[in-house]
Amino acid sequence: MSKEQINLPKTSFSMKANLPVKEPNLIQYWTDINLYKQLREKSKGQKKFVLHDGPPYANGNIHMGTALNKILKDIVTKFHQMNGQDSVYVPGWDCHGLPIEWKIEEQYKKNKKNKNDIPIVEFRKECREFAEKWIKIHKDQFQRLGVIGDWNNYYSTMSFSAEAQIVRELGKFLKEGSLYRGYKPVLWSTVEKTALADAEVEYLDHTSDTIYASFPVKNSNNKDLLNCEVIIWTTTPWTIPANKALAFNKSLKYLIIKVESESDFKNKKIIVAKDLLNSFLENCKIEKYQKISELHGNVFEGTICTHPFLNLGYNHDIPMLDARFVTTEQGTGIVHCAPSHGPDDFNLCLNNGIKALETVDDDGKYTKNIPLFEGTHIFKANTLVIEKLKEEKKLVSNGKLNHSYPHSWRSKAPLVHRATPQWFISMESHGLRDKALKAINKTVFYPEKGKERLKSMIETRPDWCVSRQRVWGVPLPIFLNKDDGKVLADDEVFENIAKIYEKEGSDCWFKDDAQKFLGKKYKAENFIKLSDIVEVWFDSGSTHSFVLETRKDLKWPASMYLEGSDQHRGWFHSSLLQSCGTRGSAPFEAILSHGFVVDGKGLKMSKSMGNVISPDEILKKYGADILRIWVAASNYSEDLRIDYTILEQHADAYRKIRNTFRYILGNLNDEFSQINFNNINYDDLSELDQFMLHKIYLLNESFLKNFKSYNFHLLYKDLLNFCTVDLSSFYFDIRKDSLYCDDIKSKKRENCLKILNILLDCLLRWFAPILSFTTEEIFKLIKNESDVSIHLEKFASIPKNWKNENLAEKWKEILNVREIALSSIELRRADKLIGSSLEAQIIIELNKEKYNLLKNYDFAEICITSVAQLKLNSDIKASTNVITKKAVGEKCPVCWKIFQEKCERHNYGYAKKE
RNA sequence: GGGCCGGUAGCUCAGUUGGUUAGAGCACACCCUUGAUAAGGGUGGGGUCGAUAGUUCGAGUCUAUCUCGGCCCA
Repeated sequence: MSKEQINLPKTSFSMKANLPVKEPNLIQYWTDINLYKQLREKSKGQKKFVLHDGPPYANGNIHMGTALNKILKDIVTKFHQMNGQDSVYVPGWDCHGLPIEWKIEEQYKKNKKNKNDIPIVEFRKECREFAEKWIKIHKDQFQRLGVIGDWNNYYSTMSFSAEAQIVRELGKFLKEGSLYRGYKPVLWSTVEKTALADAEVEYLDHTSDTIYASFPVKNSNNKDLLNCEVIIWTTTPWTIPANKALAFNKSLKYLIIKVESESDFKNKKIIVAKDLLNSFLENCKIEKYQKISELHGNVFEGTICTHPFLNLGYNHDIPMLDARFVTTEQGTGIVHCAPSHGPDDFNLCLNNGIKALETVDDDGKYTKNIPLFEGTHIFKANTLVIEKLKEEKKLVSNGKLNHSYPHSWRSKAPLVHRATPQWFISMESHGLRDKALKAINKTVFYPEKGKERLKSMIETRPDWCVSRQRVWGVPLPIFLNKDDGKVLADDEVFENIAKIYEKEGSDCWFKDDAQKFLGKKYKAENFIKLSDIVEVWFDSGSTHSFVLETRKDLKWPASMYLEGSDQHRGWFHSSLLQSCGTRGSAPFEAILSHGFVVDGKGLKMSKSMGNVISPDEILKKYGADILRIWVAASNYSEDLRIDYTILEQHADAYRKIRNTFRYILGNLNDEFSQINFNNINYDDLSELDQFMLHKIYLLNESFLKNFKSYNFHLLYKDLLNFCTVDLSSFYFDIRKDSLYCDDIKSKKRENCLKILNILLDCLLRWFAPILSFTTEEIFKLIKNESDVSIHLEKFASIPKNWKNENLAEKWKEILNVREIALSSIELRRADKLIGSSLEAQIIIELNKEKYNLLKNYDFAEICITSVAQLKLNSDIKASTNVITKKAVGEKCPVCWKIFQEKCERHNYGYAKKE
């Protein structure tokens, strides 16, 4: 008997995937056929699903987080496309901003150039070119992942049309009046006379003057506090003149003590936190004191103090405010607040209606807002302040402290927090917060917990500061009237600026005459043109306006925004505010957020830990489809772990799936025939085949459910389990006998091929959004001439009559018997009585109920043995009992079964292909 | 330090409103097969559900504290 005489599987679909080599060819194929365009044409007129791309920053190679995000977006897009929608994905990039400015500055440093010697326009040109370079690189890297999108018509925040639209959007806030000028502390270098961003700050050791100073209580709801003095501690005595409030923590305990040691404070009652009393006494060398009483922090509510310089013209009230940032780490448990000189102070005061003033000028000198000290440089003010405090008998003690302190990374000069004029969008003046919160309620969140996260941020966030004192960005289109300092808010001007930007970009703001932007209506000499730029979150928060609204192939609002969970504070947030401010509602219908990529142990990836894996490594070693499986199989609502053990596991799963396809293709000899699911002669099929249709029906149901709720990891698991459990170890294993050995014209075999065709059809479509490359590889192998790409296909619709619960009930019993039989066979195998299961004959004893149910089934086929007998045995304890014996007789050279008589199946002669 | 989220077999994940001995697939071990063959099949071992305390007749599930990790903020 030679192998040529039976129907062994034959296929050109290789077992080895070799994805790193094959995938680039498929990408070329998609480019050649212009798959994106074909997708649009094919789904023309269908309901649109628009996944609006959150623009990555055009800087640096992509990492696992970016890869995860893009693959997830692609999977979502493809699912909706195959579900019959026109699912459009337009990639975009975020281009303006500080990181690119630094890169260019770094290059200058290397070449010993000075940024200040370069014209702004020249500098911006280099920034633009830098961003362009990275967009090109990113484009290739994203496409390598198998992401299908409109790569030829991507959007960018630095395109002229985007810059123009950003001006129009800002104009709306200006005109409405919610964009206002305020002051805000920023880290400031008095040496370079410039604001510094956090990343430009270096923490170095620094020796500061420290003081314990006192603020007498003026009014309080609690009588005990009257005649007391509240003690504060600070490392920046020069900020005392700018003091506007005191902060306490209502969950702390405080003490009133009477000082008895010889000093300015002898016999005075002072207040400090209980936990800090000892360090306070020690630092202030107070040896004798008397404890008067202990109080809870909440008694300070409503208390007003006076400024230590009350007698020197500082006669404003100093309210005491509750703040969580007050701790008992050091100091006195009460913190002095100068809203112009610290972000905590600023926010606390802002929330209590105390505005920050400009107290220090660009050079570091006190302004006219600071009586007595005007014109003094703050770095020389400490001694003066200490002196005055002493004179006023408000200084308990002073000293020095060596600690880590922010410095400029360039000049190494110590920095200060300084209130500078900035532009804010008010959360309250025009109900922005309220609109945003309402919009959140109308948004669907995947996972649901994202809703609370975004909500709580919107609820508590301060006004949005949209100005930056930088160069690489869209200029704030603001003119101030020289006479009254009022903002020029005129649509005509905004539109004029926008039109100019559309033509030549925003560079001209920095080099051209103001008159060009003002047009004929106003005279440039009457206005001051600002040189601030718009913060980049406003840029990206406006993408909905210059992408979704402008492009005819898209829609507003987007069907979905899909980003990492950090974007609750980022893009989700800024887009929501921008859109609610300008349009009154969110630019998205749904938000899907995913966790972060961490290593195999759940720790974050870092160079120093050496646990970083790059997408590039994975693509070279495994291929994009393995990476895509990792994305699909992971639960993105939490952090996603990855390491080579995990990838290896997914690669194993991939091989299983690939071999499932290979088995089908082999038995079909690569000849797929499309079967009309509705025209199947159902009753003509064997029960086993019908059972498989039922399984397909169920799988399709759970598939759709999981896809619609974006539970890809459950969906993928179902698909994988179907391949292993239902197909490989069950249906395929059983039907091998018929496929290999039956006459090619036998009905059983023909029906089985029908099932295999159906399976191939379904599996290809089900897997296509995830295994985009492999399914295309297979599709190209079996497709008709008129077919182009698996990604142009839709999901198969499964006929309802394939569902057959009665049959499934029966087969549940059959599978149960099969399981018991296989265990029984295993015992004889362990005894070395048999090897292959075809060497076994089994006797299945059943109770009456089961016997009647199962008596007509061929368990030899189901259990893959040579012989199976069913016996009624009402005496047995369990309902089922199986006895395995060695089959007796001759091994049929064709089907390898062992029979006493000649194998009758092959009386017609051996199966042969005609 | 604060807010939010999470910790179930080696891995990826299930585990409904608290209810029998906590499940699946993979991996692992052993066996079979050599007609899916760098494949395929079978059997089996493996979990104090992050820790502790509590509520309850009963807790992976509820509460508190702690711990580890992640994101955001300071």
